[in-house]
Amino acid sequence: MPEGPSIVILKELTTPFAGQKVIAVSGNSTMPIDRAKGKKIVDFKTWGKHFLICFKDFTIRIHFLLFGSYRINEEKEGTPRLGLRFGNGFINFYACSIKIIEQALDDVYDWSADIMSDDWNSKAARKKLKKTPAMLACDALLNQDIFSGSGNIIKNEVLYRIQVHPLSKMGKLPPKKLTELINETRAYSFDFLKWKKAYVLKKHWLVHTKKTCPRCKGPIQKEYLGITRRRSFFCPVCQKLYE
DNA sequence: CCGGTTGTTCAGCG
DNA sequence: GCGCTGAACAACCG
Repeated sequence: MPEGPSIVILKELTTPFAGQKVIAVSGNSTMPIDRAKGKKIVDFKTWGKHFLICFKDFTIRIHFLLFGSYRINEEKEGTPRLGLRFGNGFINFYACSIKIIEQALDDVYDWSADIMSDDWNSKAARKKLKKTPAMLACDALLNQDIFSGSGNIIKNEVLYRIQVHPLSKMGKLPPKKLTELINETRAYSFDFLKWKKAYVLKKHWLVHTKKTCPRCKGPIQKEYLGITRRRSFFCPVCQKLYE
């Protein structure tokens, strides 16, 4: 569920509710979600893995973390963290993190960091990466301030596509490779979106959870790398280490 | 049934 | 105050 492209799909599915008034609020969230009752949804937005339900004076921020889920016009076993009912349907969010944002969203979010956004700015990403030369590739691709919306699958697939070892340092990547890293992250994210919509995402994985390198036919290595200690799948032969 | 995970935050340490 | 580590949370799949 949680990577950026999946949140874009959610936003598309909620369009019938944009502009609708919230008739009823339910859920076991400890946040003051009742504030939404009787209010009109001005817009739905996304920033990376954040799903934003915008009202005139505040925003409900949903983050699905690892296990979150949602259902639209469909019941599911268990109590939702948040449920919103409209004149034309309802939506339930389960096992997610909910926060209320009081500030203007432009003051909270750097839209240019969102890999799925029209405002995505590759030059801004490059600038951030240049500032952190010691950062490892596997950490950079999970850094939400630089690649908001990128997750573990995107990380592994992008590094394989550009043939860069996850332990490579940002400061050691040749300029062309740095460009590839940035551009492929965005490009793969849109492939992810397309494949996820068609229910064929897994079929297109080249290294994530794989045992054999599709290129050299050698074994794929699985290690927990970087600050994040997340699963990295990579080919030690095809993916070059820049250090 | 157990082990593992498309994620993040926070407490506790040196 | 920092960087680092591990725990906690949670639901579902194989």
